[in-house]
Amino acid sequence: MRWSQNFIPTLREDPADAEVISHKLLLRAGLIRQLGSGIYSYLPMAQRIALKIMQILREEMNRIGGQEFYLPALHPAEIWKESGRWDAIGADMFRLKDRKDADMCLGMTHEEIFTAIARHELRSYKQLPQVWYQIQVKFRDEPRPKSGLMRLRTFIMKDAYSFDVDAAGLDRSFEDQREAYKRIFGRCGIQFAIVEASSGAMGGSASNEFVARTDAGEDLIATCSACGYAANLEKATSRLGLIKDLVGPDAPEEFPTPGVRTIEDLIKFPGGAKAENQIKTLVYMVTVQRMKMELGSRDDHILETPAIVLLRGDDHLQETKLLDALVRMGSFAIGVRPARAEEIRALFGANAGSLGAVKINRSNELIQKIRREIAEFPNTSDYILDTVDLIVVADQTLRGRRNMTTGANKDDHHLRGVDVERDIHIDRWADLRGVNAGESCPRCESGTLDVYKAMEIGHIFKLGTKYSESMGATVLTPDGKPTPIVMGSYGIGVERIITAAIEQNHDENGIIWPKSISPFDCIVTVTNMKDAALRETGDKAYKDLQRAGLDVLLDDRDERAGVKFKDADLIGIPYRITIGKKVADGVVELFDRKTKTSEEVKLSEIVSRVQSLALAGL
RNA sequence: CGGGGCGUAGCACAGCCUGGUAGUGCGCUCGGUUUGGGACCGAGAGGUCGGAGGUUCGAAUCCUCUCGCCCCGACCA
Repeated sequence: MRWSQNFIPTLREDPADAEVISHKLLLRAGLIRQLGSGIYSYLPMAQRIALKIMQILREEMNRIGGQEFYLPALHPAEIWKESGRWDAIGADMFRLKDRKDADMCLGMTHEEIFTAIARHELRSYKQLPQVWYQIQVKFRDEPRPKSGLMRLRTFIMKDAYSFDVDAAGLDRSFEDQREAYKRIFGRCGIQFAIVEASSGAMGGSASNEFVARTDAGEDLIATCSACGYAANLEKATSRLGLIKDLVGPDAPEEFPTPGVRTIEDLIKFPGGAKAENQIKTLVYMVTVQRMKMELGSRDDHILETPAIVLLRGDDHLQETKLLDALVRMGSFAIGVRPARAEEIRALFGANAGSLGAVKINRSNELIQKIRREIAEFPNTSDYILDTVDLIVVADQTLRGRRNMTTGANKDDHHLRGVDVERDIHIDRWADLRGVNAGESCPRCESGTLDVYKAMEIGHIFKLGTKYSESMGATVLTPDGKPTPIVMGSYGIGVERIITAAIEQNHDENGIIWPKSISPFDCIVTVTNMKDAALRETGDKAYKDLQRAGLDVLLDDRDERAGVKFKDADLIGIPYRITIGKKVADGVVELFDRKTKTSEEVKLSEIVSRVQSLALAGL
């Protein structure tokens, strides 16, 4: 490619809207331009990069037996209604109507569509396993698109789906994908980690998240340097020392605590308690989706129901863990939010600073009172009357604790001497607390946890039979019985790879592309186009390198050398061949973008030299 | 959804408070000098001041509405 005839609109200054480094460099290097919030046009250089990444994705998917499809991005609503996700997903899905006023949507993922093919065409266990994938655009109406290509509303994803006859088969397919992902990110030059992650409210028995460490990331990862344990904070646990409580009274004692509103207040209050001896009582509203699945009829309800969450005073709630715990209870929970002050008031008759879970009894008149009071709320769903159920979920660090202090459900009063298991009816014990950096590793004896920021670049799920059951995708087993296909789902965001590659490979001068995904293998920079000898030498080097099978960019613009060097650094091509004064001696300069070192190479040897460098791994 | 900020030339910004002929730098065009790390001199082109309505003799500037974008938080199966 000749730069003079190509569109590489580099910018000298940082665009005002860009905050993170990859966003700035994507714009400055002439890779992308914004069309709308979370919507970007990919210019020719970016397209070259994307194509290289997609080629790696294809090679590695094909290597594990994957077959490439191309499915529609436009979906009729019916298929999403079948799986229940039309209602479950909400505002994240782009929805539209066709001319006949039928509901449609733009696909945000393709479990339903692939499953629809599987259920029609896969009949026998003999046809399994199957590994199907595509590289295709996805649409998600993100609440907050941000950071250039990091969080988009339309983006390219490689999504793969595995279909197995049983869990053991899924385990093998999952492992294949895991290995493929390791090769893919490795080949793309990304430093990544595999972490335990929440499977989310949509179910699935296991999932691994692939993350790239970068301060621009939105995920927090806890990791142990001693044993390699790594987990998303949504899932991470730690090993805590046991606390020996003193023997308390036979029953809780109420005492006045005027003005005490927070854990901190109660620590300082005379006769109060240390944070680790307090019970923190939080009230959450849980969004529940109820699906009655009867033959020939479906009845979906979305409703909200309150839950009480108990933690140690010095811990904080990890909301995803709460949601996961509620899902494990079989509650069909799809979301949680903190209760509003007026909701808390109505439920407890006390304000947030004075709450406690002692003697919450579902069958007494308190529930009647709650029901009456909730019914008076404006904007409260009618459904709530049928489902008021003050579920109490407690963090397992509270197990066996006694002589604790907590709110008395009366403003300005607390209870001391509370024995958690004796005095509180707890519906569910769960791991709910968020871990903190510096706590002990849950896996090994010696390590402590470090917490760093990272961005999600891939996610693999064991879906199980969620979609095959709801959509009726079954095969016959050897003994002739229908069994739901056991599925897995595996995604990689192409733009996320681009973003992570830049975040991890740049310096003050610009991008430093990993060789494998660089838009060009090398750039030939002619320092002065007015010098015929340099011009001709550059042209010959360009053609020779091309003939050797390399992707070459020839900077033949009528610009000063300094401008060309700056631009070459900015767009991040791994090797620069500078055609300058020493051409008279048959010598050119070979500059390594990453190490910033240069060597003089004889013109006659430049092709073989660049070839060996460009092909030598990362 | 809550909070904050910003829309003026291709890009980055000033002008707005205190209404009176729309500016600066970079980029772009032309001429000249330069030519290895974002050159210099000279001459130019380029703007419905996001949109609509209002106040006023007069609005980029004041008021109302609206659209869009960015950031923080919430949220993100």
